[in-house]
This record gives sequence, structure tokens and C-alpha cells, in this order.
Amino acid sequence: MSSLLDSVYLLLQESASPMHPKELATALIQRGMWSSKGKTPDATVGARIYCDIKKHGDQSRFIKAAEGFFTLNPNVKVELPDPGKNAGKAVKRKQPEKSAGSYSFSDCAEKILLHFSGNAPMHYRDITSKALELGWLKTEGLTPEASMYAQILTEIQRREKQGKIPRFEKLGNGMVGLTIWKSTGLERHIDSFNDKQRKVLMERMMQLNPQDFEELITTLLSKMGFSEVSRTPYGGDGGVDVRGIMTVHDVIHIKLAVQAKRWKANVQSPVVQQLRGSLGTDERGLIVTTSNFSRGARDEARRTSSHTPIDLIDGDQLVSLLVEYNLGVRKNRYQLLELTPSFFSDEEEI
DNA sequence: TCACTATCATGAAGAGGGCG
DNA sequence: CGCCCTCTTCATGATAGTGA
Repeated sequence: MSSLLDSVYLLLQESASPMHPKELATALIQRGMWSSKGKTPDATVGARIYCDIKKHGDQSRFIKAAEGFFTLNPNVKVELPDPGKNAGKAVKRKQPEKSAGSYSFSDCAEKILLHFSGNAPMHYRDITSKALELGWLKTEGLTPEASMYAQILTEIQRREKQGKIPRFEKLGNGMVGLTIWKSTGLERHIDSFNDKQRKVLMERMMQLNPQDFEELITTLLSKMGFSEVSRTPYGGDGGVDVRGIMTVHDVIHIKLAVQAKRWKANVQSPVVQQLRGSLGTDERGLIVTTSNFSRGARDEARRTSSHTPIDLIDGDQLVSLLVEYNLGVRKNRYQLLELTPSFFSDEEEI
């Protein structure tokens, strides 16, 4: 049972009428029943209640009394834990408390590895004890080592899933290293320089007027190997901006209808539906945007049963394609040479 | 025992609808 | 079209639990 929802429960018990998350948050904070360091405490309170109702349905302690207003569910009786009675028995999660001079578990690990490892991997237990000793880590948990290792592993997993380079490297048997140890200073500089260039490329693209953006997409498709690429008359043809044909081995011909969206806001599902409605019988659809696609738009694009699937290129992918086909950027002649350590020894190169 | 996992709590952003 | 509001979902940080 969560402390926030318990407090909400107590407050609603006292209240004669349903309450709005905003009122609840204000009252909870004013009465010292809950505190929040976030910018949107009312959103947090609202989210917790919404999720609780969604999760427990009729068995939730709360019900929606009216649009945006909540009250107690009369069909559910709840015994709130008595702090005195249950002391030491109920497992209560400690709230993370960030005090001055302390860092999160993962930030601690990074700092310890940077300053105290001598660029050699460390065991998570050593990292934790060093962090506690220095006062960089403040926790009331019973197993800070486990929390530390969990944080490190979770961060690695999450960042890899996002296609990002994790800060940490898992070396087995609880040993942890930093990924930056593996890359040279020069590589890091190049990566960061290239990231900046990609951002500038995106900014330049956002400054193009819609017609010039369509022209850019036309050129890109030509470079990618499409033939008969042409822009459709501006403002007409149900949203199709560019058409082209991809020929594979002179045998297979794929007709492509492209919609170009030079947008800041994410592309929503109606755009996908609109393009699908404008496709010829033998055409495949593609939407290219400088922004991204909503989940709904991606789901809609993937729908295959009796629907033509639509391909999507988002802003990041677009920039990558511009780089690959040297549009608006060019790669210079420098290449990094890296020695193969095992080449001059007996070891087999892996 | 300890490396690793499941789960929780929270904050914030996103989606989408209504309205002026 | 932009703003506001409700509601949902995701990311993050943290903890205790699990099982080899």
C-alpha cells in the first residue's frame, strides 16, 4: 500500500464531497501528509489515483465521482495500517531523499569509477562502500549494494534498449567498468562533434519552407536509387508530395507515394490514414518527418490486415539518411587507424 | 551468499478531446 | 489553431526478493 494513496484515502474520508487531484495535492502538502519535489504534484496525485482505479477496477478504494473528481468507493472497506502496530512488520519502501552533496546510485557509481578506480573495473560492493564512506550516497535501504548493482544493470539495459551507449559495462562476477575507458579521447571528440553537426543539420532542415523540404526528400529518394521521382503539384493529390519507383534487379517494381511533414509536432495517426486513402492500388506509402510519430500513428502504419502498410521515417532516421547520402553534409577524408593488439602476439583475435 | 530480477513509487510528458 | 483539461504511458530511481 502506498503512502500517497493512503494519505489521499484519509483526506477523502474527511471530505464531504469528491475532490479534484489539484485540491488533493494542495491539501496533502499543506497538511504535511505528503511532499513532492516534482513540478506537477497534482499530476502525480492524479496519475496515482487513475492507475489505482485502472489496476483494481471495482476493488479500488477510489471511484470517479465526476469528470476529474474522485471520492471513496463505498463498496470497498480498507484497514489502513497502524504505524505503531505494524512497526517493523510491514515492508515500507523508503522514499529517495536527495540531500545536498549526495547523488543517485548510478551517478555515484560513475563518479567513484572515474575518481577512485584507477581506470580499472571495480566490484559493485566496493563502489557502494566507497560512495557511502564519502557521503555521496544517502540511503535508508537495508541492502544498498543490491540497489547499486540493480541500478547499474538496469541503466545498461535501458540505454541499450534505447540505442544509446550505456555509461557502464558489466564485466561479470559483479565487476563494473565505464564504457568511456574503451573509447579514446579522440573518438569521444569525434562523436560529440558529429552529434552537434547532426543537430545543426536538423535545424537547417526545420528552416526550409515546405516546398524546399519536399524537394530535399525528392533528391534523397533519387540518391537512394528510386527512379522517376517527381513532386506532385503542391496542395493537391490528397497529401502525396512525392512519387517514385524502386526497381529491384529489373524485375520487381515498387511504386512509392511519399508524404513529407516538416513538423515540430509528432505526426498523428490521421496523417497515416489520409495517406493510405490517397494510395493507388499498386502503391506503397511512406511518411517522412522531421519530428517523430505518435504511438497511434506507428500502430496505424503497421496495420496489415486488409490495409497497405505504411513505412515511416522519423527525424533521426532522416538525418542519418542525409549523412549516408551526403546531402547537406559530407564526410571528410580522415579515418582512424586502430592497432589490432593480438596481431603481433600468439593470441587469437576474437 | 551474492548476482541478478521483479516490482514499486514517483514525476513528467504525451495523447487526444473539447472549446473559444 | 492554440490552449486547457483529463487520462495514459513511459522513464527513472529505488527496494526487497529470488534462486543458483
